[in-house]
Amino acid sequence: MSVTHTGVTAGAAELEPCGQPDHPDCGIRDVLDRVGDKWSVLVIVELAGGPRRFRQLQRAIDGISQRMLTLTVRRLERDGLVLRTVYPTVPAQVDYRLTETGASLTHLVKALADWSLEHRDGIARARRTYDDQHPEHEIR
Amino acid sequence: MSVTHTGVTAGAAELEPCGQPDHPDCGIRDVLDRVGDKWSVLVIVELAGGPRRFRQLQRAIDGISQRMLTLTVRRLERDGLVLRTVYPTVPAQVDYRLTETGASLTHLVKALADWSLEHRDGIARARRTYDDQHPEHEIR
DNA sequence: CTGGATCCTGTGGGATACTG
DNA sequence: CAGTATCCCACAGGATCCAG
Repeated sequence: MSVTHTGVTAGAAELEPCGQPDHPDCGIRDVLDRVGDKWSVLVIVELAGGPRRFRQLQRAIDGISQRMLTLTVRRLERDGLVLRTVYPTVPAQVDYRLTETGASLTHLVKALADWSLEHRDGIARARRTYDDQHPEHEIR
Repeated sequence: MSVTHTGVTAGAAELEPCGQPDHPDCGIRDVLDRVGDKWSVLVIVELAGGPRRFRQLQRAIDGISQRMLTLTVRRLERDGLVLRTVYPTVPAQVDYRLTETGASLTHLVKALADWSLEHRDGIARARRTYDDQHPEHEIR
């Protein structure tokens, strides 16, 4: 296991007081709602490589519609994770780059990616095993 | 910034080759599709505190429907992140606990939670600022 | 208590066409 | 190029009822 528990402020969130009625969100939700949708993460990943223009992003991120790219970068901008710069040229030119806050998220995304690479085979195997043992109904 | 880039295997995923057609998924997707939905994470967080029964989980995780709890915990089981144990009592009793793989994910979730706590105020401020400067249309 | 089966709605998100 | 505006639908997910 390569993802060890270092480098994270000790005990800032003890993971305990989440989900309760009196503690509706312990802050994870905010991030997760953003990290949750696939596009945001992929945009962040792409921007981790440096500033990108709109089309660059769209071409780099396979499968994203221009509508979703727009929405995604707008939300990231709104959250202060991405900086949007418009150059008043003709035709218009816009570039996006991570803010410092946004850049700090790439570390986590990277950790996620690492974890994923490490465990994807195991997960795939677990799924096959499970599906073999539960042939009847599709868990999905 | 407390989330530093230590403790993660160096360069396992360089974050570069993602999203391209020829590289449809670099493994992040698998995890993200699981981590992505709020319920999975909250279940993992709750189980990080030790084994829980079905009702315990449902009560601990405010707002989850029993249908979604079932689905969520089934998927986590299928992925080998959660172990489901049925005790043939009457009435039935089932407990869920994290597997080792699942437990290793809690570190990441914790890092996410820490990051979130650290930046939630900044993000909230950024949103207000953005919304003030863009009064017309709702980004959402 | 632990779910399975149904029904039903909201909305995330794709496709397409138009503008500056 | 960098978007905005519509139309539209598949599906996530809530509510409910039933069963072992």
